[in-house]
Amino acid sequence: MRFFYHVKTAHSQMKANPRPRNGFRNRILKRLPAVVIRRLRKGMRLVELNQWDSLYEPHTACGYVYFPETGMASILSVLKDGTMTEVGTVGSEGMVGLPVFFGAKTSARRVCWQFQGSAHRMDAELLRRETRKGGALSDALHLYTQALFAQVSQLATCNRLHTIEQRCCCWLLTTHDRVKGDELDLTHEFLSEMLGTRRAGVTEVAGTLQRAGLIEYRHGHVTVRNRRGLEKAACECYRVVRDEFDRLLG
Amino acid sequence: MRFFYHVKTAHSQMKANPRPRNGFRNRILKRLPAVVIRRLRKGMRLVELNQWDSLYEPHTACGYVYFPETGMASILSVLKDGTMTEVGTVGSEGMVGLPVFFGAKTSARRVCWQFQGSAHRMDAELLRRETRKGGALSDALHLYTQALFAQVSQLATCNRLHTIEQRCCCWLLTTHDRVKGDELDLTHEFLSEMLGTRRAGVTEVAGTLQRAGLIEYRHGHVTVRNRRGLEKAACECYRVVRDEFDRLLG
DNA sequence: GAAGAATTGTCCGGTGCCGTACGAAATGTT
DNA sequence: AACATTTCGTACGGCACCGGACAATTCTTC
Repeated sequence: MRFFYHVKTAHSQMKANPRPRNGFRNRILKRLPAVVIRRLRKGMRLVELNQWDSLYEPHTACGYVYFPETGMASILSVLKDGTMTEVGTVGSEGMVGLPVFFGAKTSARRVCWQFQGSAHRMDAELLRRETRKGGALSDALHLYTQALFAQVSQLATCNRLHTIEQRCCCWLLTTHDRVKGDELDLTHEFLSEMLGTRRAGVTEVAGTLQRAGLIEYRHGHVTVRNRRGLEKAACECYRVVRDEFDRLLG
Repeated sequence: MRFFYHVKTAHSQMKANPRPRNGFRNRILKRLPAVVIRRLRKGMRLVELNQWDSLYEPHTACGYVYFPETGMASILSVLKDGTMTEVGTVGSEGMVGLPVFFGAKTSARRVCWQFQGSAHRMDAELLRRETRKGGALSDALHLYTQALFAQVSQLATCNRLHTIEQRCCCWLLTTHDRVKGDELDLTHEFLSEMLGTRRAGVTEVAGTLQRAGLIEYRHGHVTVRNRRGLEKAACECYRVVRDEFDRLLG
């Protein structure tokens, strides 16, 4: 069964491992030594998260960091006029709340949750104490920071140079890597906001992709039908970022 | 004399302090305790850097990190077809080589030097040893990381939503903050590459800005004539990033 | 089943920018 | 001074995308 799944999706590495060894799916927590986990357990709690849940608001302190298990978070830049665009995503490979790790109490960005899922919520102070003098968690977060940098900076270039269609494929692939199954609950409206374009633009592109058999969608649901095709239609950015993630965290 | 300079440019905070107290202009080094500096001195050397000097190549290890004193570095994403766009800049407020700090030997980006200037070059291994267990340098680099994040992610949004003219002003302001004086040695061709647009596009914008009296240029030189005007013509991104830098590092 | 809300399909004029190209001006070279 | 080289000015067709608007479809609620 598991093997089947593997073959079908052909991208095993990023997909959330369905049978965690350590009680954790989150890649960072999963690899921590038992000693560290023992220290952290009391300040941690598994919480359910739903679409649109806000984890961080701009310039507002938040007492927690989050280690996603399933689902993902979007990091958003918010302009004065209220326009939001996604500048990065965090799945089970990472942690939401790097500013805490860096000793900056707040950040200028918004972080909100996408889809349904869960995450281990940890006390911000606890994270600070645990990482202040280095150690396994600090090392892991450093590497993750580098990976996130790769993602954000690639996105900056991508936003500048690539078409809506390419960027849309890119987003679908990245997201597909981070959720269970092939179906995503999202509307054109929503996707357009992430990509920073018009809703109508997404509708046009989605139509094209559907006619090409790459995806299928109806009323708030998108199903990935042909991942390899999507990868071909996407710009190189998806691969670049994913390779960097694999190299650093794999 | 110094007061004059101050008044003329009207943006004291980011401009490189002409009279460093500690022997350092670099904001990170400047604030390190003497004990730390003593440990680092032997592995450090002040080097001259010139336009186009390459500090890091993609996927290539480099044995050094750099603390700029004057001038600045550009972090560039390079696509397969050779297109380069800038995703961030590093001046005397920061350090070039964060991947080393993070324990990633290499990164996927290129870093090259802009204008003439100098930087304290430090042995990568030394930096690793000094920061591995936390400490003052580690703390400073963490905050700087957060600031750079702000810059890169704002740029991602900026690239998506703002016009060439706005982004051009943004770039000029950021750069102006990082060099001595009001004159920048740069061509339209060069600027267009940084912004990820056509050279002709930059020429058009530059003409507009010159006619408006904000800048003046001829054959490879641009002079900032009206900073406040530039700030008005720029998008909000410049301010957002600068405020974040001041908040975190100021 | 009907009414209402959410989501998607489509169209139109407008515009910012692209790709390209070529000439003019400024500078460097001998 | 004559030449080559670099840098800048400008123009043209084309296209991706925008802003806005409105209708059609699908799902939800009653």
